Amino acid sequence: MIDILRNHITSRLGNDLDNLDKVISTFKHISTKRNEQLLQQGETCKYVYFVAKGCLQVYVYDQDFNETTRDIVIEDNWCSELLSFGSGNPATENIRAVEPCELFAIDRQSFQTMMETVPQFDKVYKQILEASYANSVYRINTFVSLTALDRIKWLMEYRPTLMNRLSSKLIASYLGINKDVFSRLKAKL
Amino acid sequence: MIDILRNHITSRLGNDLDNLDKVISTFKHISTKRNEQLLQQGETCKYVYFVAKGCLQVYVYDQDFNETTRDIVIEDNWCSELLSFGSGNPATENIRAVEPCELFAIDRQSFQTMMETVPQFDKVYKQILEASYANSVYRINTFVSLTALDRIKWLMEYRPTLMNRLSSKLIASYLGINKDVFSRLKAKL
DNA sequence: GTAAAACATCGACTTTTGTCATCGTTTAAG
DNA sequence: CTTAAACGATGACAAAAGTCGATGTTTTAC
Repeated sequence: MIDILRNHITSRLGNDLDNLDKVISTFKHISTKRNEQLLQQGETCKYVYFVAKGCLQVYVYDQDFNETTRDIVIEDNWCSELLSFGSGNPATENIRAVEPCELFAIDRQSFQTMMETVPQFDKVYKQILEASYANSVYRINTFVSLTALDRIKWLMEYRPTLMNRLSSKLIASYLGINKDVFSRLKAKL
Repeated sequence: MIDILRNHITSRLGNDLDNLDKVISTFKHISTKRNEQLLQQGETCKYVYFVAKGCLQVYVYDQDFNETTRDIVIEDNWCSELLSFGSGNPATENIRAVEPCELFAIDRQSFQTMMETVPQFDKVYKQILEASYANSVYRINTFVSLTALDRIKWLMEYRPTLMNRLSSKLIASYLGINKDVFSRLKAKL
């Protein structure tokens, strides 16, 4: 399982990383149950998670306490509430395992230590932040102007596995569509 | 005019910045006309701009060639297409001065030099990136679940000056609302 | 294994949003 | 200054999205 993390890191930072084992061993292995809560808004986000297996949902509540999902993170990707993790401020988002997961978590202090002692490691934070930012910008620029039907088509084109894997309720909340509307439109495809 | 930039930087990095004048003098002063184009998607974004006066629009085109505005940047803020600026890849967004502007621009190479020679300066990039990311996350989390009317109320609460200052067309494209709908809803408030 | 809860779908209906044409006003260019 | 173009508001209508209740299915917890 930990090889998934190892492979991910070497593919980003190269094989010549002196302290690879030191880096790897800094991560804590976490197995979660389905629907386990990893972060509640208001708490400080303590970890950056690497998803080796399973799927995480990053979400907030709207004024009617419905969930709005900002991101769905699957295997071989990083997940966190970066702004809280980086600053120590209260998180504005929630994170939940929507499947049983195998995660590798690194806390803030270890992350700092890694940044200071492993030269290449400070690229990691920048890479994660930039990837997260790119993802958000993309979501705003595409979704704002798309109809519900076009968002579904978008999902089927760019993240097709999610359709079978996750509940309609979750996908609808990710696409910003009412679940009944999602159900109807899906039937029309 | 350049004091606006100077004040902004000292307020972020403190007065004890040794090379403040060196940093300041690295920026190029640019005056723009109304509707002047600063970046076309497909080009590499060459600069990070500090807006000393005026207002910039960051936008893309949807499939019907309507503009969708991701961000509106006013005085005392930074604006760029950071992903293109940082990587040199083609920009996915456009930037335009919607008012006559006074800008201070720093190009990629100078930015690099500053990062290497002025220790505190590398915080700047991280700060700009984090602020941009926070802004995008916030937009997704709030806007996705709000009705057109609630988005307008949001704007009036959090960015009230924009309502008087900018055209209805621009604001509507920022809120992701059709301009006719915006006009009608505004009348009902 | 069974009961309760959560989920998915659907029809009927309401509300919201988008489209189009019109018209008076404001703005910009020569 | 003047004329064209862009803008903003609005009515009539169309399309899209949301709500609600009913029903059958799947999942979960004990």
